[in-house]
Amino acid sequence: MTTLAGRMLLQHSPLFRGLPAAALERIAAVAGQRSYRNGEVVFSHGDPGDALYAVVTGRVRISTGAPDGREIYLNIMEPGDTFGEIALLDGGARTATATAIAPSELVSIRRDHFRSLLEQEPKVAFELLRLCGQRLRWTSGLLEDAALLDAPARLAKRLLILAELHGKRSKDGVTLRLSQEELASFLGITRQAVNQQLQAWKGKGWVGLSRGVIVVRDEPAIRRAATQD
Amino acid sequence: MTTLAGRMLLQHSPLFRGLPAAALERIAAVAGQRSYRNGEVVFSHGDPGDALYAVVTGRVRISTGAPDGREIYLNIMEPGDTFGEIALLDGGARTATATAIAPSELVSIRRDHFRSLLEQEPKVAFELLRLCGQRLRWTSGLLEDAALLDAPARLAKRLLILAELHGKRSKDGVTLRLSQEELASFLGITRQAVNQQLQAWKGKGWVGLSRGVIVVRDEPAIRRAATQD
DNA sequence: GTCCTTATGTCGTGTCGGTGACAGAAGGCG
DNA sequence: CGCCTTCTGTCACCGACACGACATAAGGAC
Repeated sequence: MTTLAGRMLLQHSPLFRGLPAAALERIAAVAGQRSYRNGEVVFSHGDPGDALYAVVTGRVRISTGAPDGREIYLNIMEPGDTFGEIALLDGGARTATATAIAPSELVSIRRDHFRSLLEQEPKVAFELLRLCGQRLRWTSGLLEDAALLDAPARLAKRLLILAELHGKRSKDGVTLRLSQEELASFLGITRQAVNQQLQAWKGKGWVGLSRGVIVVRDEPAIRRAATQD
Repeated sequence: MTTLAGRMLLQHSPLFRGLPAAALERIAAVAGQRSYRNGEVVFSHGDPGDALYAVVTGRVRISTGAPDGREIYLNIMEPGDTFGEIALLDGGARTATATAIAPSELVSIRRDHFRSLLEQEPKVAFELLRLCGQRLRWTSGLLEDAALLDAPARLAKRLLILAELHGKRSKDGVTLRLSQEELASFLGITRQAVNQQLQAWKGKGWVGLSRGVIVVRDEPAIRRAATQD
């Protein structure tokens, strides 16, 4: 059962937008909703994947763990985003770990329910295919970057993307609440390497730094740095 | 229009398997088929993507180019495999380049035709979703490896996968026709680094090397090398 | 057979980024 | 307020891998 807020959110999320009211009602009836504490794990790499999630409030980090404890961050999901589709599509194990990084409300739809929804509403299937296409596009892009770009370029690129998605725009730049440690985890490099590069850019006035905050001041300059030096 | 061989292949490919004869007939009627010379480019990174391809005979390399000419190889497609789905799903530009690396026969289905097929045969949509799930799973795995594993481990892992998919099994190992240069392009590292590692393994009797051929002799040993040394 | 192309095997040399260590600064919390 | 944790900023060291160069070997074309 979902709250009103959850229901409102579902009908505005890309996957379910434009569905007839009756279908939305059916979804809301079978969907579950619960709160997660800050730091609580929604699911882990390797778990059997039997549900799709949508963020109502809060933030969820998608990461993929390493056996030795190292971890790389793949994405941060915000209200309106859905995650956990892969395991839903082929019924396999989770490829990533989802962790609430703020007190969060999540709506979940079980695999079998989603399956029957797909059969009744082909529109949802098309939308899901489009979404898969985008996600594949995203991961291929990351793969390409990882293989071809050096660390500074990857850092610049990722910084712009994160600023775009999660930053707060103001008169002199985009402010991003993110520790350098986290930024390093996104790139699979060390915090020190991130700091070194950010310091260089700070010296040129391209970025501003303070505890837990990165401000992109000269976006065009960073963009140039992103397309190889 | 497709040849008989093309039609036979379509009905055995994962995407179209199990469809009623009438549907297959409709597909065959709108599908195109043509030959590609060795080295001929099927489509390039950045092209508008308006068709899905299936390999009837030959081999097609999927790669993603770099502006400066460097190139990384993503996959090699063989008869029965389909490729070019991403651009089909969301109508965007090609994320990769497809090149025939042997004289090849390819069947292609245009986006609009495929779209109407999806509407008439929801089964195909489900199958496509499953396939997307697998492909996402594959790329996330590669991303994880790229960020967490060192070059020898990645080399071992990739070698096993390529041997599995394209190798020829015999009494004393799996024979893989692949130059070290190509192998390096799969991993995004240099030929020299590949050679150095292969030489080390050759010294231990784990692999055999000759011009254009790599023989995996001790699969368990390579498998151990793949899961970090 | 000879020539030519392509692939392999091996070196230095250089550099990017990882590792470990440590000091200072900024908040959080009692 | 003082204490403790977390984050930032820097440094020295080192190893892995890129780069460029070159010798050798294996086929293919003729």
